[in-house]
Amino acid sequence: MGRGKIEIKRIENTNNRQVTFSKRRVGLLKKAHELAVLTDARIGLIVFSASGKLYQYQSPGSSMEEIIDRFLKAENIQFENRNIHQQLHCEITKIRHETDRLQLSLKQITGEDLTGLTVNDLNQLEEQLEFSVGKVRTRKNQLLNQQLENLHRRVMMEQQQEIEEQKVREIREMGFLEPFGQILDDSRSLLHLGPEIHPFQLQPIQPNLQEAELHGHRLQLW
Amino acid sequence: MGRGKIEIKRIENTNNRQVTFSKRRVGLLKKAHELAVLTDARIGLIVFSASGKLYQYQSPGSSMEEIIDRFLKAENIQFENRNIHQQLHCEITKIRHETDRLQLSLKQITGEDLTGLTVNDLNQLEEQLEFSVGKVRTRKNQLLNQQLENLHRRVMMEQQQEIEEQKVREIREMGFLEPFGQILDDSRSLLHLGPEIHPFQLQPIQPNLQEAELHGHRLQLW
DNA sequence: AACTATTTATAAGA
DNA sequence: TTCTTATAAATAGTT
Repeated sequence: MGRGKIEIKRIENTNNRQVTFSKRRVGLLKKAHELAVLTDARIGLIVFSASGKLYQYQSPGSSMEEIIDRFLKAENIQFENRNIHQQLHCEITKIRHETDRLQLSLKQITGEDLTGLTVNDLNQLEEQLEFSVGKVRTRKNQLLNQQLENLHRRVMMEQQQEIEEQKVREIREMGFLEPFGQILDDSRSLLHLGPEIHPFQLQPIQPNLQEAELHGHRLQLW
Repeated sequence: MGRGKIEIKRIENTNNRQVTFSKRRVGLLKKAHELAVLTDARIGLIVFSASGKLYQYQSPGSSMEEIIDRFLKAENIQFENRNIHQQLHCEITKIRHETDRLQLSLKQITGEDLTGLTVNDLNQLEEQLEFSVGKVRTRKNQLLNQQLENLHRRVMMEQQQEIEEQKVREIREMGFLEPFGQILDDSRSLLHLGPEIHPFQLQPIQPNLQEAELHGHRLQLW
């Protein structure tokens, strides 16, 4: 519809393309409006020019968000999003409860908060604590024994090393001139644990353990 | 453009309106497509008929979701939603870490998992446990004393009651005929705690405390 | 759903 | 960008 017929394919001439965009864009928005008014249709029209500029039309009495929402609902996409939101909220509630539970348990086992416990509960808790102390002592002894063993092994190895170095010296004195053997790495402390023990790293103390509130429900620990 | 000019306002005749919707809807989608192809525009067009049926067009190589997303971004709306999502994720991560931390602390304090603790740590833990036992014992004694006190008070009150009932009987015998006084509520056990102690309710044991995995980081408790 | 008189949109030019 | 205008396209009313 113009002085000549044109093929519907990308207009290569940049200027023509921009002019056509401007003209037809107006036409398209007008047509959208006419359709909306004449037939009570709900229309949302989004146009991005090649250069990224945004133009839009929405039928009277609608907002673009409303139309998009309705579209997404109709396409069953929004549901997914809503579900994800709900799932996240549910997850948070669950973990928060778990955290609260753990916090109360900790406060009970450290004796920081013993309200709500009966004499019977307290007896059980006492037993649990004595059991724990036992385990801790056992572990401590185990570690100390290991360290002692390591120390022994270390001393033995050093004596062995001595012997070997002595041999090397003897061999060198017998006529070999190249230096031999390596300087022992003694940067490791004698008290270091054996390789089967993971190195211990002190973590910063967490102040929020004390700050955290209790949410009124308590749980059994032992 | 037709046999006669029409005013752009709602077509009252239902049939005409529906026919016009069908015709113009096709025209609108065609125009949208032509604009998209001719000028490289990104177009999303959503049309709901008055009866609720959905029609849509999106420029070639685009999805409606993509166009909507771009639109929302341009309008700064999507950001809010994204932020909410991110916040929720962040929140979950935070609480999950807290939970993991608490779980490890509990495993350490119960002696269930003492790996990674040095002899020094174990000594501190032992001290903490002994301190806790002390607190538990103190609390237990406190409760037992209270119960004893309650028992005493109860017995005293009953004696008092006896005395008063005796007085009433004496007064009745002096000529008053109406029944007086109330039957004592003895449904409460003598060993019940005083009102300042909250009644203890046993919670179901939480099996997931044992199931829960450790995520490899540990924190100081005491 | 097809036809067609008429209106409307717009391509090219200024 | 805007106006002009010849011509293509859309469509209202009709069949």
